[in-house]
Amino acid sequence: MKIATYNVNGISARLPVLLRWLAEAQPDVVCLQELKAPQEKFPLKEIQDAGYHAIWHGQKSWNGVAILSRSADIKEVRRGLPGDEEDVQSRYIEAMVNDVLIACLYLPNGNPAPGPKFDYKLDWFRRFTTHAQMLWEEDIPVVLCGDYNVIPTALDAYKAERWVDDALFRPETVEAFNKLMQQGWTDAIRKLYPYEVIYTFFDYFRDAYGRNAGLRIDHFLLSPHLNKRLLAGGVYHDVRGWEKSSDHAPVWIEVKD
DNA sequence: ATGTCAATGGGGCATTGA
Repeated sequence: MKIATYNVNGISARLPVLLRWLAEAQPDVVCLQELKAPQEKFPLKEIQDAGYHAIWHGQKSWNGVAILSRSADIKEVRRGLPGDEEDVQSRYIEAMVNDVLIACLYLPNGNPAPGPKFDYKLDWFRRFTTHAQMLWEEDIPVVLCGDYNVIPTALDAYKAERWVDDALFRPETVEAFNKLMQQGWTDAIRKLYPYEVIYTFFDYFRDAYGRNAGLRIDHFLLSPHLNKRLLAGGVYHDVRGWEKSSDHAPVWIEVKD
């Protein structure tokens, strides 16, 4: 089973690129973030014509997440991150696809930091970590994937020293990520490529893609049952260079069926 | 502060978020 994650930065603006990439990559499961579309504006017909079932949680203007599946055996488990009834942002959706629990997340960016947005990021991260612990204890195949808005280590950013005051690489953010990892999850891409510079995001500014000035902020965290099935993975780097592309590139893993 | 996208309201372009 090939599982991918892709921050599309607006599914309406990105639809041609998304459909082209789906046809080329043929992933079995896709987690999408930043739909930037209300629930009723999700392009379900086009996604179905491409061969996918879909569940999604939209929101006007911002955020929005979806899970696509070639298999009809997709069952939504929850939408919305538990732990705060007041939180109205669409950043989390979870489904069982065949025997795998797929968690699709769009962790808050948090800039500018410090400030209320950074506080929200850290609080969201705390709630997510609590939920992840619950999933860990279920002792089943789980993948937590999406746009974490976290640079885990200095290897994961072009000129990391420039990012130390940014919400994506501040000590509080890295510490929150490490705390999550201490539950035992495996960072699939880092496991496959322990020392390589791998980026999943390139800013639209100043030709960041052309200069390879990127960040690795889209991640796959695997539970032990799924980790032992991990076969391969990587980044669809070229997609970031397509006309009208997102500022993120799709990332994928292959796990044994 | 800058740079570039996408969505919004309102019908051009400023504002917001990333």
